Amino acid sequence: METPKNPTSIQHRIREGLSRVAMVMRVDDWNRAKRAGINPTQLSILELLEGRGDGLGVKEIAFHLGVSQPTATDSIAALERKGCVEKRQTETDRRGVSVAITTAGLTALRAGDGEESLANQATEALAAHEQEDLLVMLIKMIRQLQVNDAIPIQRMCTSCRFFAPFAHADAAQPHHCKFVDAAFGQRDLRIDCRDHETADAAIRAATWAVFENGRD
Amino acid sequence: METPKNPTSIQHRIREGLSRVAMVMRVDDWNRAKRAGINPTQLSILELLEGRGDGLGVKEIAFHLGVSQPTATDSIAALERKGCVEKRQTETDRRGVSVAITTAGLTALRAGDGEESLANQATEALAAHEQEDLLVMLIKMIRQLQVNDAIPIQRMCTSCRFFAPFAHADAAQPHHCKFVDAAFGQRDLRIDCRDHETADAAIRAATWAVFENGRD
DNA sequence: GCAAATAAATAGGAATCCTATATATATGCG
DNA sequence: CGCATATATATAGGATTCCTATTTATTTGC
Repeated sequence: METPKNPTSIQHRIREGLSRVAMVMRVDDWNRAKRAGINPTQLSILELLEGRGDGLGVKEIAFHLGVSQPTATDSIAALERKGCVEKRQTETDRRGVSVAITTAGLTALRAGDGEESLANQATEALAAHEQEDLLVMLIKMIRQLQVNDAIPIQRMCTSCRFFAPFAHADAAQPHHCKFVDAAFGQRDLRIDCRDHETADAAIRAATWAVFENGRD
Repeated sequence: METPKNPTSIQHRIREGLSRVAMVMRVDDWNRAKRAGINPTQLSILELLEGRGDGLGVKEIAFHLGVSQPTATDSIAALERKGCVEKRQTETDRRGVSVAITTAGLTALRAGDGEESLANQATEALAAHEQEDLLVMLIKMIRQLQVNDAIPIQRMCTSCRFFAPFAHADAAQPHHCKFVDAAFGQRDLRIDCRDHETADAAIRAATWAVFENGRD
């Protein structure tokens, strides 16, 4: 039941809360970017490209960032001027380019981190089990957005062909990663694993069904 | 235990997840703003001013938005040109101004909503009890940021003088709002209540202690 | 009464970000 | 084959955001 005045849905209030957290993350991004000598948007691109040696197309980058394609072109050009990325012509399609991070780009990215971020301060207000729950909820939310085609497939365990959810009886480390051939726990689930390899749609659906139902 | 390769902290991965969600919220904001005939930053300002009849100063607005004061001046001027806000001179301090939303501003704000947002789609991937947990976690995170002076006090129940946490035995509606004199549940906690009145620091601390420990 | 602090505006400039359009290449189909 | 359509990216043009540094007006403190 709602209090009589000012009624809102819980979805609305969650959105308000997320938006406050997003705001401090933007401040974090400015600080990190400043240390790296670039801008927040450019930093996002470098983060996206890190660990993707083969590079990404301009359109893909735009979709990942949630901006228009010309905006992505802009920022890629700015990064190129600074020597942080390089564009290669695609072999198969001569219209396309493949944007990849350079050594200089990786150095800039490294220069960015360090210093306690505000987002970390916020997360530290949560108990360990809450952090774990939050991570799992975020994975569920992100997966929903993927299913709805609102965002591209991320490099999360749940869409990876190496992921075997709840493969072990051990409650602390129920999952198995076939890439490293090791058991791991809920709190170790990856959002952006560079060893990720997207599984086929059918496999993804099956994996998700097991993951979602959990261990019971 | 981490998988051997690519080790990261759970804080880091939560940040990655939040940043993905923040990205789709930015897309939502563009869509809403476009419907309202303004820009995302301007929309944030209107949302901030809604329900604050007395208005806010330029510096306060900048702090709430996490931008510099001249940037806030810029966007306020843009809103003023469109007739969405008006500046009044402060009575007590003739240096200061008080920015308040106008009827036209409220109309624009209303024009913005409608349409299912991507953020809502994401939230709907969660079960009702998960949504409630998420809301409470966000409150804890935001409160931590306030305590650290990273963001201003929000209009959350937990800092409100009308809020009496866990005042009732009823597990479904343990809290009490002295403003409307009614019981309400965890899932009804407000992030941005327009009836909020900030309690004294000592009261806030006591209220928080009760809220945080929960019903046990 | 005057120095220091504060609120907001201004100056100057880079970068983001949009829509609309142009260019080059690929693909599909009769 | 040849042409229409689709796709990948770049360009054009323009509004706005966003920064740092500085200026202006006012208040506060000693």
